[in-house]
Amino acid sequence: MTMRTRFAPSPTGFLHIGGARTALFCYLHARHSGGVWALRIEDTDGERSNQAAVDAIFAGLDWLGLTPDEPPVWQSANVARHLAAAEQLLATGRAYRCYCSRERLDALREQQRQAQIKPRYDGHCLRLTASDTAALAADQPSVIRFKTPTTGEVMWQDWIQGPIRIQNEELDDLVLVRSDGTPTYNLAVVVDDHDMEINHIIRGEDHISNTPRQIHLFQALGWPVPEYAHMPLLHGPDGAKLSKRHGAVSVLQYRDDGFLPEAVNNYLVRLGWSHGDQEIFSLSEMVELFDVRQVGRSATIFNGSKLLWLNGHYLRQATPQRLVPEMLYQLQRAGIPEPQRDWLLAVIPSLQQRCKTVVEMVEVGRFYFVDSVQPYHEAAAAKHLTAAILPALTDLVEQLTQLPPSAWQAADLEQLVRQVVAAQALKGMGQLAQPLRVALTGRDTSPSIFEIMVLLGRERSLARMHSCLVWMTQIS
RNA sequence: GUCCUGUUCGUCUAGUGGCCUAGGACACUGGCCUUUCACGCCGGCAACACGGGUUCGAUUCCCGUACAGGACGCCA
Repeated sequence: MTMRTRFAPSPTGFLHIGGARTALFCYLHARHSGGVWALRIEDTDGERSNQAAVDAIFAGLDWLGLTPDEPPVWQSANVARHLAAAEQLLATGRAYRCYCSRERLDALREQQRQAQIKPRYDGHCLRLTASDTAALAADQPSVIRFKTPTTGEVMWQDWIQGPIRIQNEELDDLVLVRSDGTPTYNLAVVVDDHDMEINHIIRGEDHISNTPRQIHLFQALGWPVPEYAHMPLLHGPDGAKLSKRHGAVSVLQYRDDGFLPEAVNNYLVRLGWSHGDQEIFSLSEMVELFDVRQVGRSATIFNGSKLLWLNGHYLRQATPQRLVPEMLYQLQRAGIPEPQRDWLLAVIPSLQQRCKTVVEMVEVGRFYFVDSVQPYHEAAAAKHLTAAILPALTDLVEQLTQLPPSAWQAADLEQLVRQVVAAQALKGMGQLAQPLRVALTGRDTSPSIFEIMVLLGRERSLARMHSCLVWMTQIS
């Protein structure tokens, strides 16, 4: 039997980093075992579900490179099936109609809370006689409740958590169909998972308490019970569960912040899973090595600094071609006119090795894409473009101007700068290199100035130097 | 409150009774390299929640305590 698993988000907002991790683990588990990874959109909450959220989820998964093997299933399309299952349970005596009012249920819960016992339905309507029911049915709205066994226990071997056993007396008679005739979550999930032939369910630990109820439903409907793996939750810096209203941001925010999906996936897979001391995993390596049974049981705190380090790593080892679309995206966001592809390709190597995000690449490399680097970064200009260095800088520019165009190579340029440093009896290379850097880039941090001069070419480099000398003369 | 789960350096983790004076990574930090930034290299800091068992021997097994998280809806 082929292994089939699914990722089942509810489209009530963007795909956040916790959801992405669940999706990744499902994906890896399926791929690793040669199984199928399906996607189901749990859009049965008409109030909160919306198309924008569905699009955001697709976009998020797509960006991460996690493509489901089958077209997505919309839970809302299966309502008739869900209701048929409820009818079946009613017919087999595994469910019953309940006429309790919300007021009664609220009062009951309040009472139980005060008595410090677990709030649960008291089975009031289970004890109704046929004539009671007939009388009520005439004008009272009703829900369908599952008749949960009152004794015994339900147990499953969780692939991550190990054996979990829950006493049936801890459970209550959950509502399967609301008074408006719509199915509830637990019913819909069970029916859909069965219909989709899902046999491995990987989901967050917050679903553990649903599992015994769902197992009961599978059994009552005469269906095979799937295997379960409940993943520890992702927590924010404060130690509380990460959620949309609590610290979590959309995975697409990471794209906007200049992260690469390979870095995000790599970061996420190491949250709860490891393979010895290995830190770097390509997606295919993850597929090969991932074993859901090795996932740890303790919750983990999301901490961005390692993600940043990983992103720097992936940036450094990416081919320039790989980074072209990323750069174009960020340049556009930064409001910088789109450069020629060849120019971009030429310039990327000098940026990728020293930056941690694509956003930073654009910031650092801004001088490559603009006509003028003035006004200069204020502190950098104040520190390096001093009256004291003006003679040396002027001398350097003159000599560079006289340099034959064929000698406009990194090694030759460096040699010439060193000569001027010596001739002018400067304290060190930095005395001259830093002012030159500001002239070329407008800032005092940048890629190698010789690399820059070669890339910009003789004309543009000299033009920037000349306008710098003019600027310095004006302010002194 | 009840039930479920967890607890190794600040963070992510290795560790399945002796290999542990507890390993790696990030972060932080000292140094080297260097024209800047970054990379790279060398070094440092820093943890088995607590208390009982079991055992010749516990980070590893059992129990309890504390703390943390999750779940307790006609939400998903």
